Amino acid sequence: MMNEALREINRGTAEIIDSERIEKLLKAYFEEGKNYTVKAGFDPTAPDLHLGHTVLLQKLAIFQKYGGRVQFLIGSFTAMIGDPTGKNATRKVLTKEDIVKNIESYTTQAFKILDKEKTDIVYNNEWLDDLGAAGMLQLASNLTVARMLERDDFSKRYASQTPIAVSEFMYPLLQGYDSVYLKSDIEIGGTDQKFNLLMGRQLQKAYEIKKQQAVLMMPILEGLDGVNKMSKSLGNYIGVTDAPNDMFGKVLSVSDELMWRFYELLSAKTLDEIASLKAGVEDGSLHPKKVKEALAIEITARFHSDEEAKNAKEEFDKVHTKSQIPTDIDEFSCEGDIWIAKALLDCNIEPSTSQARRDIKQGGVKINQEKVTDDKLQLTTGEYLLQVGKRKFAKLKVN
RNA sequence: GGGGAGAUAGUCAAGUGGCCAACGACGGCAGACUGUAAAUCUGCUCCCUAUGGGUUCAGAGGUUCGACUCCUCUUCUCCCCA
Repeated sequence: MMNEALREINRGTAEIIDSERIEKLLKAYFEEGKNYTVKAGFDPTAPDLHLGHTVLLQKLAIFQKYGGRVQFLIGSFTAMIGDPTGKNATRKVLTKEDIVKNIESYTTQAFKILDKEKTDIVYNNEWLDDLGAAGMLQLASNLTVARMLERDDFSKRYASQTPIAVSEFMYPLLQGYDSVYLKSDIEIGGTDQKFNLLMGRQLQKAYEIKKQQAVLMMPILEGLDGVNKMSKSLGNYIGVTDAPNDMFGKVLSVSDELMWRFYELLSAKTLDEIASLKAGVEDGSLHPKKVKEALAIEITARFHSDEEAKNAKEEFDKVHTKSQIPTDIDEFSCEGDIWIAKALLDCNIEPSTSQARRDIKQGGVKINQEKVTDDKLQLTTGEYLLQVGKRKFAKLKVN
């Protein structure tokens, strides 16, 4: 039992600091039923979670299974500073109103994975608001500038002569102080958070909490491009609230290589099962596309339903494999004759008439399945099915 | 507080008086090809009913027939010294 728990906890992790501590906590749970706390911080800078976040959430759910109480920390205070992590530019600072708005949708999404009964949602402005200038300075005395500059993203920005705001230096300290206040036993985060996570340990020691949190780091999930980390600002993400069709299609669009990362970090399949899938693909007995479809269905079903996942797969086959027309197409209408390029712009499937004309010249535009060759074409009264490229569709009714 | 360097399209980055809507790279879009939206190859990539017109190179002025390129001021950033 204990070993199984450890195996699940270790799965997919990038690094664990102080794993003895985790073993002790688990032992205490199995032998004496003692619970422990697992902290994870979330920045409510965007209202939507994506699969990159769920890697952490799934790990938290594992801890909940084995006696952990999750401290779901909303960085309500720190969001107003802007976490420098992974950024080569100073992040935009959020207002209080923005944050409050984001939190609700954020937590409801998180509870698709987490057990609500074993989760405490905490907001760090509750204690950081009261810290005051004196407390802040005391906190800051725990860290030297030299150490701060050792941090990879800071040193890179410094070297490339991009600005660093002093307030950004405070971020790791505040995040670490959260661990002091919450007396967390374990904190989990992405590998990019290493510095911040370790700060929690250092500060717990400095403030004599008598225990230092163990740190568990998960790898950063790559985005759809397979290179950069999944993030909303890069637009390479799969959102938890994405429609089933989108979600399915996005998973299927990842490269064969990246698929295995997704399997390891997102699938509920055991590592043994994944290994046998991989072997199957390598010896040619399994088609990689089938394996990827299975993953896409699993993930889609998790955030929607089995039914919707199945429909998404059928829809995808219909549109892409058989190049048929999708079921749901946005409909537009207009009064009087309209120029084709303008029509495409109005239907939101082209960004400008210039781009529309370019695509027409290249043969990328179809009306009712027929390629358009004349970029001066006028659409007269009637209904049209407009298509740009392979996957942008719109219906237009000209009155 | 003093001295120096810099700000160019989604990003990086050329261009130092006319040949500039601005090289190149990445990204993005389209086409071919495929198992998909992967890989590869090709084309395109400020806006505009367009063999033409309009607005751009941090911002505001100025010099000039003509400025992204020269001058002045402003804003922002980086470096060195205090």
